[in-house]
Amino acid sequence: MKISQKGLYALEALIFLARRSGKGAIKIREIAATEDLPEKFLELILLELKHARIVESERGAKGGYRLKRDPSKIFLGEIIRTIDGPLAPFEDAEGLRRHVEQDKRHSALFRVLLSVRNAAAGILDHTSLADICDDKR
Amino acid sequence: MKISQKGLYALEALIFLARRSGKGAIKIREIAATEDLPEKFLELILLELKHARIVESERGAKGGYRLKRDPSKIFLGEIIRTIDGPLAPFEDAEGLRRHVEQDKRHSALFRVLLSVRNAAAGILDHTSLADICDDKR
DNA sequence: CAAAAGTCTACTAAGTCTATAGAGATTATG
DNA sequence: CATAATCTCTATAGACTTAGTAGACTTTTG
Repeated sequence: MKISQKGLYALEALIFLARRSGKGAIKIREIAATEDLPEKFLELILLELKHARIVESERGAKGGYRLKRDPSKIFLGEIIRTIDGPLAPFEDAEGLRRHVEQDKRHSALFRVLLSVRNAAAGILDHTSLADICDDKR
Repeated sequence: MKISQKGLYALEALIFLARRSGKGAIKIREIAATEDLPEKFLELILLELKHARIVESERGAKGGYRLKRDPSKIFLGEIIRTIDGPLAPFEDAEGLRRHVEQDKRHSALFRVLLSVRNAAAGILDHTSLADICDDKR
């Protein structure tokens, strides 16, 4: 499980949208300028997030992006999986489970890796955008 | 935190050495053949592990590798850090702490990433080769 | 000395990451 | 309807990383 620069951009952009949630669609350009993200790169990211049904958009003049759901219903795990793939430190949860069952010699190793994955997923799948966008910790 | 193929090879080779620990030096060729790892690649890996003082070697005919410490004193976190770098999902623990302190807008995000890192490190730095080499769970 | 084994540097092919470019589709507005 | 603004989508490129190979060199054994 590795969060790329692209994944961080996605998180930052979504936090921005979460803080403005309920205030209509926001232009890519405005997100990019405010959060200081590369605009064309951010386009790709938002498009992926749209295909994953995390955000929605309006086209044309006056267009822009907004969250598709309430910030309390969008979890970090979902975002990171969309941009960077599985949360497991090696392969994915299914792959790890298969190794635990089939690889006699390394079963215990893959059990540990699976427990690391579960610990990460346990945190990231229970932390929502709402949890991290009001910064009064 | 991502475990590469190289990192997995390292773990497999060390588990092999842990199971033979106390039985003298083992040749790279034997490790590679038994664990089915690419031999020349394994050479590089063992060399790195040697520089990290996880294994030690004897040169010349009758040479080979062995663990430098008891398997119960070698932790997975140390191995993974040696081959694949920090356990954090983004940057490293220091970088995350710095962001928590300095990046006002994303402080809460980096706190979460730090807690993921701590969860992973908590498991990997407390699981030793001894814990996973006797496969009776 | 010859054989066997670790040491070390260099190299390469393929893939991934971080963008950028530009044409196309859609919408608001005058 | 014309234009500008904005999202949509495909293609591409440069830098970097990953996985692995090659080969010369050093050390030890017999």
